Amino acid sequence: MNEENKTKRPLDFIRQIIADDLSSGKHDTIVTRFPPEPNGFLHIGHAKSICLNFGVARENNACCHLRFDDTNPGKESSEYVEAIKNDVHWLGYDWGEHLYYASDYFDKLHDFAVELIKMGKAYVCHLSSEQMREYRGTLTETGKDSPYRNRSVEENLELFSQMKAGELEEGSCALRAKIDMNSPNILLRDPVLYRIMKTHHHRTGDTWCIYPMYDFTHCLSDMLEGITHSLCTLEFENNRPLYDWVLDTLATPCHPRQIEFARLNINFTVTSKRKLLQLVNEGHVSGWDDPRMLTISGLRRRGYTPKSIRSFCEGVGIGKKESWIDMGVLENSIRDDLNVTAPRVFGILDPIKVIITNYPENESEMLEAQNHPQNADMGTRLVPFSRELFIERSDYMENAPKKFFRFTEGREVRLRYAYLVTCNKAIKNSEGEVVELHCTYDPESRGGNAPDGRKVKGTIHWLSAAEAVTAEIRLYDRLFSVEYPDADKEKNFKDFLNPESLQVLSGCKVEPSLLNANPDDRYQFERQGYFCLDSKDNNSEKLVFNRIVTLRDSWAKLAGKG
RNA sequence: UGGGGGAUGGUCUAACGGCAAGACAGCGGACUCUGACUCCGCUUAUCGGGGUUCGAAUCCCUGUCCCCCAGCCA
Repeated sequence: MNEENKTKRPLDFIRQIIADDLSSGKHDTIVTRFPPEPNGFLHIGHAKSICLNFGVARENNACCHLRFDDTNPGKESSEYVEAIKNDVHWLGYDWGEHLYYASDYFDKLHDFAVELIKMGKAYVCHLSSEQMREYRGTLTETGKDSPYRNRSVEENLELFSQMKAGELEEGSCALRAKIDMNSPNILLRDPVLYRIMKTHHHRTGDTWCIYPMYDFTHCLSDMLEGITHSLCTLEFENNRPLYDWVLDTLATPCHPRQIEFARLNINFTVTSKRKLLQLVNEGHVSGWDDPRMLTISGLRRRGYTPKSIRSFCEGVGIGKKESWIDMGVLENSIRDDLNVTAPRVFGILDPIKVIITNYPENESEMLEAQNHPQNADMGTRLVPFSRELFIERSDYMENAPKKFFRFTEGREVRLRYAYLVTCNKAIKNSEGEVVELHCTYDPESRGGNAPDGRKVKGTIHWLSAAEAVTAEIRLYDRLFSVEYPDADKEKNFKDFLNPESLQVLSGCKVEPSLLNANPDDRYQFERQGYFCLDSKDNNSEKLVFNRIVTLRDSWAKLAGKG
């Protein structure tokens, strides 16, 4: 499913609700928002939410706000803010003028809290967090009222202002909503609204020493911005009654509707900021943008295109059932994109020398190759051919089965766009390792076609040894070796890291034209996969390529069956 | 054991009381100067049990299983 023909797809349940709200006249226009906490980098799961919120807005000619939910200063930083903005833009979305921060609303939020106190709907509680837990009850037992629950409005006002003034110690007390300690929904058992945190905030500095909690902040921020549909993940379903309670109790002029959808899960990886942070901090990966990480920045560095991520998110759909998407579906989305856009070149991961014994020494010629076999508009290029070549080591096999359409002694193979070549002899070193292939070519087959029309099944890529350029190529595999790394209650997810997730190949050979590659270029190395320059480690001294994804390989599948 | 959600092929998604459809995966085949791409074919599903109905994935009852909630995190 690509972005162009999405009109065929039925509306998901959220888009349906929005369409209904528009047609019923409940709303003239809609407003959505993407509300990340700046405490880490965005990952593929966030991409789903971004595509939903910004996508729905775009489809309805409406706005989607970017709002940083920065109410817990100890964990947040402006470094994350910048990374997140960059990632959202890169994905292809624009919030225009609508960049907000929950911290923009601290004054208003404070005033709302005061209002709640005046209504007798909030109180300052001096229970310690341990005591509060005890008073809260359990899943099966109701809670009991805090002894501070019935303080007078005046006393609460005074205490809250002392909290705000920094006159009270962290943890000594908190502002709580007065709802219902007997509610079967634990979130409604007098939830904390404000806590004391004498922590520097990346935007408000030391202005505040009390910070509002998520449940108090989020609904009011949505309301202040005139959000119509507040889309979030399933685990917030229990929070919805609280979201509604705050807005209802304060009788706000508008009341956004919170709708929950299932978060994205992908197998063989983890999508949790907390866990990704651990991988980064403990050095299991090189950083948030390690190409093995399914962070937006990791995917970008790996070579994924924004379009492929968007079409992936579109393909997984929006529902309420928790689901696990196969990693292969993500890989497919980038293959689909690059298959039509990436120019083809030759690159050899594990080179082995080939001598064309009947080709004149000290001579070479230029042969024409297509940049894209299905798209002539992408033009052609000239590649040098000579007596000494490199081919892929895996394109030779000593005792090859009949179905192996590549080199083995006595077998003829086509060098793509060049000549038909027969392998005569494999030269081995003292360890018995093949170091060189001696072959002869058919001079009549220039370009790759036999004048007598004989069929040659195998076609392989090659490079002229003298002109080939040396490069480092990094091959990536899934970061975890099990399908559900955090499913095991006994073991830590890090126990399942795949030790072979990164393979660095040096001495690889690529076409000289790749010396002019740009950081944003993506290529198909024919018969190998899609590759791009590594945005961090590539430099004028050393060519460094990342393998974005392999090509499908039905031979590997066949061979694997043995 | 309280409350809130969820259950359709191996995996996702659709069908809105009227032929269970599509994608990915898998299998088989065609094509091929990439064992790629493309194309064709095939296998595989309504959680169980009742009920309403001419007709139920859909409505009702009931059971089972899975997820979320007991942070001064979001």
